[in-house]
Amino acid sequence: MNIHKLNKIFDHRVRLGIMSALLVNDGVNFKFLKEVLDVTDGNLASHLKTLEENKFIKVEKGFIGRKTNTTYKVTRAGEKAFKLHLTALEQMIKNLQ
Amino acid sequence: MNIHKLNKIFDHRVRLGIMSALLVNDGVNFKFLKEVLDVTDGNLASHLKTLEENKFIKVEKGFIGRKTNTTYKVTRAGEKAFKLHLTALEQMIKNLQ
DNA sequence: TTATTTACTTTGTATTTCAAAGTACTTTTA
DNA sequence: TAAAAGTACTTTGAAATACAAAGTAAATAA
Repeated sequence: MNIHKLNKIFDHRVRLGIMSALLVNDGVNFKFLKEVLDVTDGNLASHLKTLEENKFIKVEKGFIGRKTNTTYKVTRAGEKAFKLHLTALEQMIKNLQ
Repeated sequence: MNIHKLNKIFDHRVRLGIMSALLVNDGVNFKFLKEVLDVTDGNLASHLKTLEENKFIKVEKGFIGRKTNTTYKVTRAGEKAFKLHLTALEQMIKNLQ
């Protein structure tokens, strides 16, 4: 069974959502993620941290005018790992039909 | 985003694996699950318990000859919930391609 | 009869998840 | 311009979950 191809980090639906959002949007901010995923600040922050610690996303801190601006982007490794995960999921689903 | 259609219970890959195995096999035992999922006894037991508490699987205890035999089966509710989950996953994946 | 194996269950710790409160600004209002 | 409110996170600690090791009870083998 290809459960072993699934990545533990992407088990959680919030992290799945973050990765999806980053793959299609290429540079996303905290507020956007918070709204789209409908999670609390602390919860979102901790999932982002997990993804960052695993080098699946990178955090870019800068300014827009004089306001701090943080954007989250997917890394190469993150994209690769996530796509492998999705492929494994797809296979699992396919085998059920 | 359809993360909200994902079921928290099916987040974990071991439970995803259990449900998949039950959907295609219709009546499965502890040993089989343990081997196919490659988990420890205690770990498997606790995931089975979670699924049972949520009424997604049912446990049938009986005998084969004089040996106890336990089989795990998916319930109607479990099948329904799992299929909804898979549909949501499929949608997510589709939207990324 | 004793030892071993099988099929789980129990137990306790480690890890993860989560929301509330905190911080360090910036912006608005009086 | 001083105080109040808002924004964008971070920190903290408790609650929930995951996990492996040890335990148990029955069957089978030696």
